[in-house]
Amino acid sequence: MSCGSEYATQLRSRGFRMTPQRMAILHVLHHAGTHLSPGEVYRRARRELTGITEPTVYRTLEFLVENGLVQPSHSGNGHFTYQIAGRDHHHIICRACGNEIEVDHSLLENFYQILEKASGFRSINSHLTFLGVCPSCGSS
Amino acid sequence: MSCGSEYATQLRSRGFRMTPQRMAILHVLHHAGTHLSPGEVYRRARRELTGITEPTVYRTLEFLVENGLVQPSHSGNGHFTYQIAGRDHHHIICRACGNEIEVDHSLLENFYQILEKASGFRSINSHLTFLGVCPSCGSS
DNA sequence: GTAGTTATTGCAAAAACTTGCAATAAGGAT
DNA sequence: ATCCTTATTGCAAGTTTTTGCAATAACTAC
Repeated sequence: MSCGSEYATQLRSRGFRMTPQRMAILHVLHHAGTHLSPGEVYRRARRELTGITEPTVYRTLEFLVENGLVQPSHSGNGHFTYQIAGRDHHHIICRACGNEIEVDHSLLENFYQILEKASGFRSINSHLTFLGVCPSCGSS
Repeated sequence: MSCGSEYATQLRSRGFRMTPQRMAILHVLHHAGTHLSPGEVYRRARRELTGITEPTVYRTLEFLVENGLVQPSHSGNGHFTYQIAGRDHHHIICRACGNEIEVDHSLLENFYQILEKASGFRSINSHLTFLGVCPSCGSS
């Protein structure tokens, strides 16, 4: 049992259960190294666990997000993609070529504080996706 | 013809056409005062223009976004909503009660500059949706 | 280990969204 | 006013995402 047991403990401590389906999905995301669409998660999870269904994948992803094990982010076209929660980061997608880079959260920390002060909201912690023009596309 | 003709000119100057369908959708968004889901836009636009179809609504919204007449934003659950382009702003949604406020873009301007400098990307201009805990929910 | 509780899944059907293509009609040219 | 070009729409069928509910199985307590 490689990494699953930590996740299991985390869920159980909140009164939830670890199931083969959740294991499979976490395994897929853990080894993907990048964010995946629900459909792609489904296709890969099926290889780990024959018989898993699509509704389960959707529900599980949402569930794992709510419990902080998975990070959602918006892909350029407005759909969610998912990746294992880990180092806190954001994305910038190039409007021209679609290429994408990560931005470490530390860069936003200051700004989040300003935003909290200005808005009165607390614990702001969204994953953000920016659109811009990347260096190679912008050298007109 | 109240406000439609400005939009028409804007589109024509780019080689596009103004159609009853686009008028209806722009009219709906113009008078909504808030952002609407594609489904809601469809339902309201149908009252303006019997016979308009759902695919048209989806395609038109995307088209209007590309041409800067409409602003997309992510609702809390990860779907797109749309509103007429105007004052540049962002949203913060309360994770607890779902309540939502607008944040003027001026507050982010500085941060966008920092982000551009750090990333090498240019013309970053995404509409952002933050999640946090609003003042009334946070007074524990 | 066994039994009980209830979180979780699968199934099936619905709703939301997308795509390709032929038919239509907006706007420019005559 | 009429014709022409081609942007745009509607239709129909596909794919993706959601939902309700009965059946299952994970964990707890014994």
